Amino acid sequence: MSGSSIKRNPRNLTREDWVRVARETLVESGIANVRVRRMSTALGVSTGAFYWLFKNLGQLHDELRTDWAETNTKPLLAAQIAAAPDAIKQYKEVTKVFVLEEAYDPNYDNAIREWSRTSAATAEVLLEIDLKRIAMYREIFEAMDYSGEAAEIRARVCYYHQVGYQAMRVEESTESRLGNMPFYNEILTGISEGS
Amino acid sequence: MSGSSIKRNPRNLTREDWVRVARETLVESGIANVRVRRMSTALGVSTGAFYWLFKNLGQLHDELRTDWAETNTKPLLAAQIAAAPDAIKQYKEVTKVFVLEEAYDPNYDNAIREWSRTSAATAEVLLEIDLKRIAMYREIFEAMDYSGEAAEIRARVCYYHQVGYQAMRVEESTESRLGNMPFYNEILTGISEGS
DNA sequence: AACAGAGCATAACAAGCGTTATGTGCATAA
DNA sequence: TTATGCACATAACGCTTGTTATGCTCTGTT
Repeated sequence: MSGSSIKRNPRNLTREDWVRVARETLVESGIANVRVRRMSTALGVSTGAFYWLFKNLGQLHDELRTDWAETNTKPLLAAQIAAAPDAIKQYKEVTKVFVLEEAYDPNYDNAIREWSRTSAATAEVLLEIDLKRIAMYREIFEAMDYSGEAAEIRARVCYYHQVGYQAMRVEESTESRLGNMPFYNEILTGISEGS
Repeated sequence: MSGSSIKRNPRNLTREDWVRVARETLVESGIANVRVRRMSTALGVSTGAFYWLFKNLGQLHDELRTDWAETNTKPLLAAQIAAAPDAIKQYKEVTKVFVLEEAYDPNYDNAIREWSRTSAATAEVLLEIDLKRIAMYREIFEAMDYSGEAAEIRARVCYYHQVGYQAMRVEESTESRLGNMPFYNEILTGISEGS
């Protein structure tokens, strides 16, 4: 009969719930705004709930980095493998993953890259992933019969170009990007569409 | 005879002194770490000294944005004009300004781009400068006899590539970059060195 | 029915933030 | 010599931060 009111239904939040909210905030506002109280409010609980699952904020940061490393590169590598052994098709499919922004989130990348400036641990994870993606492009260009050195250069130009594009947050429709793809492809691959 | 000690030599700090320190902190640690107390300590004064010159922190932010807009694009446009009317030379000289990192500071750009995510005023200034630089590249490619549309695409590829490169903070010597320039140039301009 | 523990809520801590009000040393002008 | 004002210093305000200690409620087990 106390009936006074405070809702006491335990939410049974998981670590993944917190990582999800942390990721959303990271992508929207940067790591400086990934705060215990803000996430607690977003989840409708108190800060005590956070410390029930995490030792401290740094532990959540660790899991956030791991989440990015595990989720935001997989779709690229998957496209590469799925389109093998046709190198040109590989290039196009990987680019599509970048452009469509469905399985891959460019702003997740941007936020991690920004975070890496003030976090050595993040910088380490980012470097590893960057090298992995460049290696992916290099394999593709080598399969196009570019020599090792030429393939490496083209791989870097491609990846730098992609990183720059998404860092700039260009406002452009998916249709426009897909329509322009052949022109960009011709420059970046050195192979014209018609051939 | 009091001789007790507190140094009371007025430093006569200028607004430029504060902007300089703010810039250094911005480039190294991001806008979130551009703080009144930290800058005061760095300059060896108290927070009161800051508010003697600035109405508030936002006013320093304004002058910081203006400083970037005025200083970090000028050397690029200057190189374009100085090398006219030889378009290929223009391209090379502008690229050199990007590569040598003397008059132009890529990390100043990076910090502004990062800041623009949480500051509409900064995003506005950044967009204007980005468009100005892309227009610069477009002029150069049009002078290479590329059609309007082709010049626009190449301008964007070039600029996105540069933004991506500097966003990644690649560890590479200036010699190495200059040595690789011909290979990058061939891809980005579509014109081979030997010709 | 009684108890234990999971899953939180509450409240407080020190530290750091931007900002303001007020005090003070020093050079200059009268 | 006295007085004015520039260029700060000092100290405090209210606020937010990560973190901890403690209290509470509900669920499941015995």
